[in-house]
Amino acid sequence: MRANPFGPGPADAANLLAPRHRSQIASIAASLQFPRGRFIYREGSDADSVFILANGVVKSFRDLPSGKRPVMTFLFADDMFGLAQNGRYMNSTQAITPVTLYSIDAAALADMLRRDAELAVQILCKVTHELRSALRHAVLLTRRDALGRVTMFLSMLEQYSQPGPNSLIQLPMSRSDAANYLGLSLEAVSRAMSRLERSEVIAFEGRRNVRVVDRMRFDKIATAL
Amino acid sequence: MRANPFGPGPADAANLLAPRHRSQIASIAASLQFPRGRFIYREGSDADSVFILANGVVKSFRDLPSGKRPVMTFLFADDMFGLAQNGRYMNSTQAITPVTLYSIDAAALADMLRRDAELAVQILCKVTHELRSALRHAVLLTRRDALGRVTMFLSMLEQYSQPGPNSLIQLPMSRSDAANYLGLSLEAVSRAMSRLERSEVIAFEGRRNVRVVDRMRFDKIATAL
DNA sequence: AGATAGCCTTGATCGGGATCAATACAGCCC
DNA sequence: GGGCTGTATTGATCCCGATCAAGGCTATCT
Repeated sequence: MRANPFGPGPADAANLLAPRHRSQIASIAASLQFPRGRFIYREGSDADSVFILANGVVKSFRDLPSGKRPVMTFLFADDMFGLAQNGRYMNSTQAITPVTLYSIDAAALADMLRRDAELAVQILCKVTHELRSALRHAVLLTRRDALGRVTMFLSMLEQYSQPGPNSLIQLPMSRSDAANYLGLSLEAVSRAMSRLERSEVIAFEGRRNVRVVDRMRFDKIATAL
Repeated sequence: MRANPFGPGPADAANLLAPRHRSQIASIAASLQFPRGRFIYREGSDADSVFILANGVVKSFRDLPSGKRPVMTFLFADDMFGLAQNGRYMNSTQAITPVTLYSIDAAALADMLRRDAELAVQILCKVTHELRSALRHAVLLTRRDALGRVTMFLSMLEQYSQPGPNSLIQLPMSRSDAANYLGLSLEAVSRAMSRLERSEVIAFEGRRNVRVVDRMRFDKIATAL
């Protein structure tokens, strides 16, 4: 194993469990299905489970008194979630596509971790992975221009699509969810995407699929910070 | 121990090591002193150490091509830092007051974690603590108004001051650092603070110390989101 | 197919923060 | 104390994104 705390890093490998740990966790996990739109848990409720996403996409968000719903993160296959504070979930999570996930009893997991250091280190890597993702999000939010934020966002989503030079980028979430993640109004998101399309940097294939047409300019905008 | 992954939550207790673990880590750690302004490590360099801050304040930030320096987080006593990706540090860290910290060899720590599950769980709690802090930061950044962001920031800093109803809030960082953390220009930060002072919500005692004068309105602004 | 509801796009206006610029203040060294 | 440097405040202008307000598109259900 690598010497480095905590875990590798390339967005993917960091996040996988060894087969042994996978089956170990499976022994205390239940596999569940959720339809699109269904809540997985709500902010403030008892945090008695931790989840690992098998497939589909989940959004994690907070409900503010003002009615705003900032999206903290989007979760993809193999992501772990269910972060608690004082035994309560810190945010709500909702399926934005049909999802399959493993529900793991929190107490049982805690026991298991205390007995199996290797497993604890694996989970440590997963949490570190989430932390990196949160930091990237913070960097994205320092950008002031809608165009830049949206392009960075697309670039991030591209990593979750099939690899390939100009493969299809899928946008599983609504414009409104994207806006709440990006700290923009949904109109601003829509406009930014329109501009990217009109200037022939990207091309839409339906509203939820994008292809990068001009990789040069795309990267330039995405990394111009 | 509590059943809940990963660790308690009240911003403080979550973050402390048991005495046994403390001395265990001390056995592979070196205590170092840094003067104000000194870099602890730089983004991109080999990540061969992990750090725990004994006292003082550290900022963690990225250096962007544009010259911007978004501050990812401020680190206080007992915080752990030195997050790596592919064996390189993801960001730079710099002392903003004189600091004492423990430098822990990454490889040795990794070994130790793999042999001691209890310790691994403790470290897991620490990383989870960092994750919560990053999420709070993201929530803060969704606010659009400078006044609200600055007030939330002050409220957050208050938790690191001596407890007490209206104790002194210390601002160890420059306006510019605060601005880079808040995603605002330093002028906007300055103006927001001036407004808070003029409207008698807070009172300055020097430029780096604030006292909350009108708790009601202060909390109202801080949580009005 | 037609109807309906939800999502998305486009347009017009307004305001708050970025930016440029100048001045004030604090800490520090001699 | 007197200069000097970096930091902080205050002022004026401009621009971009939020907001308000209509339409347009798509998907789903009957």
